[in-house]
Amino acid sequence: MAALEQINQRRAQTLTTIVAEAIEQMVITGALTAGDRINESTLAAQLNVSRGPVREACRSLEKAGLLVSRVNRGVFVRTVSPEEARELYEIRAALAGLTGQLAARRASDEEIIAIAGLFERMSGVVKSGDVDKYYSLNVDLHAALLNAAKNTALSQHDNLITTQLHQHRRRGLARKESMELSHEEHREIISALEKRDESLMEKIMRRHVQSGWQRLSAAL
Amino acid sequence: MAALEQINQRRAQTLTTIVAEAIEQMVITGALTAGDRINESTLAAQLNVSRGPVREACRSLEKAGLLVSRVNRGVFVRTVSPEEARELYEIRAALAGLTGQLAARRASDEEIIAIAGLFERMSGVVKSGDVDKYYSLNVDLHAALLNAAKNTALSQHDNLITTQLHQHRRRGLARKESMELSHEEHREIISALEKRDESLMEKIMRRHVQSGWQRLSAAL
DNA sequence: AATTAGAAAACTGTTGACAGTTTACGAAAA
DNA sequence: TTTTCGTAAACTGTCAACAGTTTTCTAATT
Repeated sequence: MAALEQINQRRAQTLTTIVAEAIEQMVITGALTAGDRINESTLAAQLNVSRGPVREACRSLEKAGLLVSRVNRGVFVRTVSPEEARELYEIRAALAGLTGQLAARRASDEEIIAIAGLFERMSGVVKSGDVDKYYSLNVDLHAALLNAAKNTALSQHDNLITTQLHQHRRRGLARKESMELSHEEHREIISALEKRDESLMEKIMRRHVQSGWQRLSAAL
Repeated sequence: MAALEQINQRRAQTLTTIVAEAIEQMVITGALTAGDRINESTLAAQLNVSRGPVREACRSLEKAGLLVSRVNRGVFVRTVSPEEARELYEIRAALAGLTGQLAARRASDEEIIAIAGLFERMSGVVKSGDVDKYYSLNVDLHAALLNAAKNTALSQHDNLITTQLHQHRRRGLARKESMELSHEEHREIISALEKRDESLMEKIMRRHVQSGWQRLSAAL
């Protein structure tokens, strides 16, 4: 476990943040799945720390929406119901709209070129049908758009929601045709971005997330 | 301090949550202001608890964006710069737009009537010029709209951002003319809500927050 | 065989103490 | 008087132990 090594060579970080990152990784990679309980003592022993930092990390991840705690019963990996996922997607769509609007307004020319380049790379990946690679580049593309939007708080909130939705994310692109549909939507996004059409960007980005939800919820 | 009494008669809550609420109240009421450091030992002694729960509460409020912690230096009440406030208002505007859209779609007829009634009460308060009362009803109105939108996660996120903006909130309505402007915008909102015009609601709600920011940032 | 009751084990909530770092203070030097 | 340096105090980060609750297991009862 990589976390174990960090513990001895720290100075700027604190055990709490290291433990929090370790738990978050376990949740995202699936080592811990929805409903699982986190045993404080066991986890503390695994990470070679005491329960204090583990508890602090859990409080942090609880607020982040990754864990839920029941008094005297422990903390559990949060289960996001389809209903909650829909709610989160509604928010994500609104935030994506804002991201698009702001990106169209504030992206530097260089950023737009870089984003367009990213899109071109994805075109190749779509042809090859490499879904995993596409997924990874898709993450990069959205991160690039968020950076171009120049709103740190927006990035943070988007990241928060995305993390909460981790259980439901990848499946949406699992089928090849979904990937192709997604890619066509990206084409429109790039086009609107190059035109710096704020209201179009907003509309398209929002619709992009909504159709992502369609693709996903169909598979629920 | 009310927190002290709760501590002995608890069972469903945990010390951590009680302490967190106590700190949050101190921040909101201004007992703690931006930049202040939280002394763990002192606060723990005041609340008659040990440092453990205090630290856990701080981790929680840190993730909530109310506190920031610097390693080996303690946790401080977060300072929200004008720049950050603008970012947060951009997000809040987008979320308000979503709130309006969803409220127009999902509010029950009874909810719409109740919200319209709230607006009527506010009309009276505006005439009387009671800014504090208006502020309080304004909070109620926004809460009612959020409830009508039927999206729990949205309510939570809006609440998160609103709390982060607490330092900058009240001032926006401080002047009487601001209150009157705000009230006229509310009139449009109610009208759009009664027509269940989703896209109009979205636009107006967004603009409402934006002009709230205008009123506020003018005073910065 | 199924159910219930009771005791033991496991675990969470909380506390107090220790270690290392930062801050505050005061004396010595410029 | 101001600055620098070193020491003491204060405080954060971490840990280990205790108390009370929940869960599990066993055994008795139906």
